[in-house]
Amino acid sequence: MTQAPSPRPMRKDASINRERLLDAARELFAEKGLGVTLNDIARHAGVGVGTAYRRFANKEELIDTLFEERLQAVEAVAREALDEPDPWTALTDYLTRTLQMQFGDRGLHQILDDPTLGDARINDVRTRIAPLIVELVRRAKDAGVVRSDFEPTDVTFMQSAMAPIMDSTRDLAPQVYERYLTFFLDGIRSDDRTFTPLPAPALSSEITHTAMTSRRRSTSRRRA
Amino acid sequence: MTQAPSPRPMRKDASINRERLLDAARELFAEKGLGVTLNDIARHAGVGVGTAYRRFANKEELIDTLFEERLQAVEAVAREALDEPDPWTALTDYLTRTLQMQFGDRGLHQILDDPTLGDARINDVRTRIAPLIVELVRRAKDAGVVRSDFEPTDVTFMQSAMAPIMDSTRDLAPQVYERYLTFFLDGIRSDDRTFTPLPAPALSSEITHTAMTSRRRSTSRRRA
DNA sequence: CGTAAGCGGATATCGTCAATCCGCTTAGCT
DNA sequence: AGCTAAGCGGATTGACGATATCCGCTTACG
Repeated sequence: MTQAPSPRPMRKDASINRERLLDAARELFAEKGLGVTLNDIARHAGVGVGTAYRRFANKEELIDTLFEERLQAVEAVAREALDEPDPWTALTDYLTRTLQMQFGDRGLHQILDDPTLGDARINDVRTRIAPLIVELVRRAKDAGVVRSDFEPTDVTFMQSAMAPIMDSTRDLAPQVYERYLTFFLDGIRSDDRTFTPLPAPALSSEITHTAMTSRRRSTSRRRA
Repeated sequence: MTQAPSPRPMRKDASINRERLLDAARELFAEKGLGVTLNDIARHAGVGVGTAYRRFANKEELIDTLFEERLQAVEAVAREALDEPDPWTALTDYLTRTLQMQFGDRGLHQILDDPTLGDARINDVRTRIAPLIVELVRRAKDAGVVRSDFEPTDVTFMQSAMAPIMDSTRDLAPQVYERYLTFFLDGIRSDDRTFTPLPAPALSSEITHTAMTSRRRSTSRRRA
């Protein structure tokens, strides 16, 4: 779905380089976010900038190509969650799994969090995901496992709330964000009142300080 | 504490302009965050850039001057909270009030959130605040009103989690972040299992979309 | 082996921000 | 009233970082 039906198929070295660029982009977007430059990507791929610009008009094109597939994966997770019979597990699985994906891929997080990013195709997938979340929440509420004043849009804000935690602790204590997700989920569920065991210990104040200090900058620009 | 004991006291117009600059800076830092330029501030104050640079060597100097007082206010809130006899109220008052301050002042939020910012004086205040939080949490745990696996550093991350919510909803639905604070607090408290009534309704999906789309950019730079 | 396709990367272009400089104005003293 | 040091505005300079192009050299492949 990526190759055009042109007569000449593209020289072998050219398509190798194209793959290299895509790999490098995947890696860098995941690690540093969408802010990385095409130059960075080219260098990382071991090719010249010129090559990068010959294959992709600009960074956006690369992003759109790459993240359509990632977003579809998120959609798939939502659909799988809807197959889960237990409504609480369904909702938390969705949250846990998508946050995990976002944790491993800063670019994905940015794309999910900022509807401004991405082309029509990307928006398409986003549009398909929204109603799935609505359904997940509806089921959980109908089953009475979630407080009745919880709403689908709360899922969105929840996810964006985890972002700064992920960013500041990614290198030092990877799973800490799950700790806060747990607090949140315990504040949402209505089935019983035992606390969920926390999946990660709290950070010491020293580590917390380091985390805040060395927080990676988001790297993305745009608008005034 | 701001006037030097120099012989010549400073011309009247000069000190008027200085005040104007400070006012403008307070306003812009609060509204747009620490990323605003001295040029912006000068224009907002209705004076030339030259004047700004004559009064303050650079933006940092202005920030340090302005935020020492703001941070002291945060410290005061923590001390007041410690006077509160009920440990749960003490802890939540602190969180609620400081988040409210941060909500009204993006610059304050940035300073609190990023220990890299600010000079020695600022760090001084920060250092004085930390043990107060430790004490607030200790009391709450001793009283058994908070789950026993909650730790002081959790307060820090909590605050930074609220940031993206504040930023994206500030203009559209000012108090929504309190909704998420409530979810979180309900996930933390161990006294009973009634849910706290949510202080703000959920956002509709349309408004949520708008919020995410028009999220103000953080405006601050620094490092690679 | 000829040549169109591809390549690298130096470089032009643009935008943003910090900071300076200098000709003009004015407060405040005598 | 007149003088002058202090202050003023804001155009301008310089540093930087990112995007995107251009062109002389290399290489795949018919």
